[in-house]
Amino acid sequence: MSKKVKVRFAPSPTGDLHVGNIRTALFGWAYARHTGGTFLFRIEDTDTTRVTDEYIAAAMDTLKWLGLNWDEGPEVGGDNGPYLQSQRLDIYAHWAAKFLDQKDAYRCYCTPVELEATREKQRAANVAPGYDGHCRDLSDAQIADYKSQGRESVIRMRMPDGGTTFNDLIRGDVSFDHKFVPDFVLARADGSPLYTLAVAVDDVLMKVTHVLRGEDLLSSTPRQIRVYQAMGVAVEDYPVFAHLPFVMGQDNAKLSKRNGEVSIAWYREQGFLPEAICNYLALLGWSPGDDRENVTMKELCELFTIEKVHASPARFDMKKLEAINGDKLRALTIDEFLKWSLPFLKSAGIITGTDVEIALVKKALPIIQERIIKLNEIPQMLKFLFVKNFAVESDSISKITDDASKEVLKRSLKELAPLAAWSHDVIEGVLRKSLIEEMGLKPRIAFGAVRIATTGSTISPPLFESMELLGKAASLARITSAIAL
RNA sequence: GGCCCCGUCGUCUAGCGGCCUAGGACUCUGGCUUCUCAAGCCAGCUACGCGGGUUCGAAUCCCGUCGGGGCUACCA
Repeated sequence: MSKKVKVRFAPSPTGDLHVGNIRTALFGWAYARHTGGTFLFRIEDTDTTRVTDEYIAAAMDTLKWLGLNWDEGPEVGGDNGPYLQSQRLDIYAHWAAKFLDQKDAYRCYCTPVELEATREKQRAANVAPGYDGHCRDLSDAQIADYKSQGRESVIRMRMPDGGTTFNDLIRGDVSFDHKFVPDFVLARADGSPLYTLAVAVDDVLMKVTHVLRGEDLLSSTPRQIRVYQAMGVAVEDYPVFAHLPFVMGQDNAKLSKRNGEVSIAWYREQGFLPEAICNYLALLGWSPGDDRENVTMKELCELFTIEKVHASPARFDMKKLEAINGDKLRALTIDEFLKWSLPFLKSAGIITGTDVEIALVKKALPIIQERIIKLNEIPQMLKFLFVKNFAVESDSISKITDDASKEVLKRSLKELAPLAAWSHDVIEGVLRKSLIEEMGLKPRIAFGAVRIATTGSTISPPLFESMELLGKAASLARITSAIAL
């Protein structure tokens, strides 16, 4: 029996979580759920200059909103905390010191200027740039000399000769010759750890079994494995790696703020459902292996395996996300749809949230459910029902001021005024008989005029249902004032 | 430059030696339906980067080539 799976998601929140981050989190979460394992969430904030508390809070909020709950990490706790690397500094210092003792690491007194000069020389000579091992085997006298010069020292890991081969779950065996993996820095002069030290130490200490991360970290893997070795971890206890391909932007450049929206917070504001985002992202670089594309979170957990993850990058396609969002929206029950809609109507200032308003919204939602692809379209669609100072859209006014339109509106008013029952089928029956049959008009012409007069726009939910919801008094009042335009 | 990764319709993908004259989805185009807009239905366009092998047979295996990407920090 293999050991229980523990997958970690360990972002470095230097900004809002973006599409790529979330795809990684989603895959890790799904894999943990699929295997009945643990999903661990850790914050990599060793670069204190770029990670802020706000970003950390936002990251947790985003994860929760998407339904990617973690079993171990900030807020929920666990046996291997703390889960913020900034709170684990003594742990990293301990290991760095140990590596120094073991001679796996050494102090490097080179200055940034010297290092850059070396790199410059290497570039000029067309050889692989990287640390040249200058301080690898300093004598006591040399060290004393550097110290007397007041030089500070970083801690560098010694990369032994040979190479590293590891099995990536997505890419198969990947090998690196250590000739191209220079000695790397574990800790800065002030003792603070770098990513490579912290990530490896934490993954081991937190008993992580699977590391799913972006392929930009692929070539840093030999360095992490080197840390495992120095820690004395048995090979069979190394975490297994799976490097996910990138999510690219529409123009095949790496996804960035410049070309397409990357922040998940933006999608939330636009009115994408978390389930749609997850469904779409799941299809980017993974497929269930058959033709199904509509998967629920539950199905994703059941179906997700790393073997089905692609090695090649995928382009982000907003149109497809929108299509999926529309499908998910249409699959909602009215009560669910209502719950998602209300915040958008309120923040747009269309309603304040009274019971009367909510009841009307609930009645109106069925007629717009199949007409929208994002929740942020709802305010515009239902505005006509709630607006206090109703006015026909300026673009549409000219379409109902001609004589023919006036005739349509006058006739409509005359036919509708006496109506005792105000329901969409009664309204439709009366208008069809008078405008279409008796006046001989084309439906789109006749109903178009009434539509503009009552909803204020050439585009609206179905006309007769809209008029029913609007009510008789308001409908007739709007037609009356339209005739006067 | 070096090292590493990747390469099926415009996009996401199915495909793991014969079921492929390459399937599905999104997009796009045309049509049907129709009170607008949608939704729905039908039809259509478009792909195995290229060149060599291996094999009776290759999108599937091998080599090369070209193209794309990542890394090459006291960032992650």
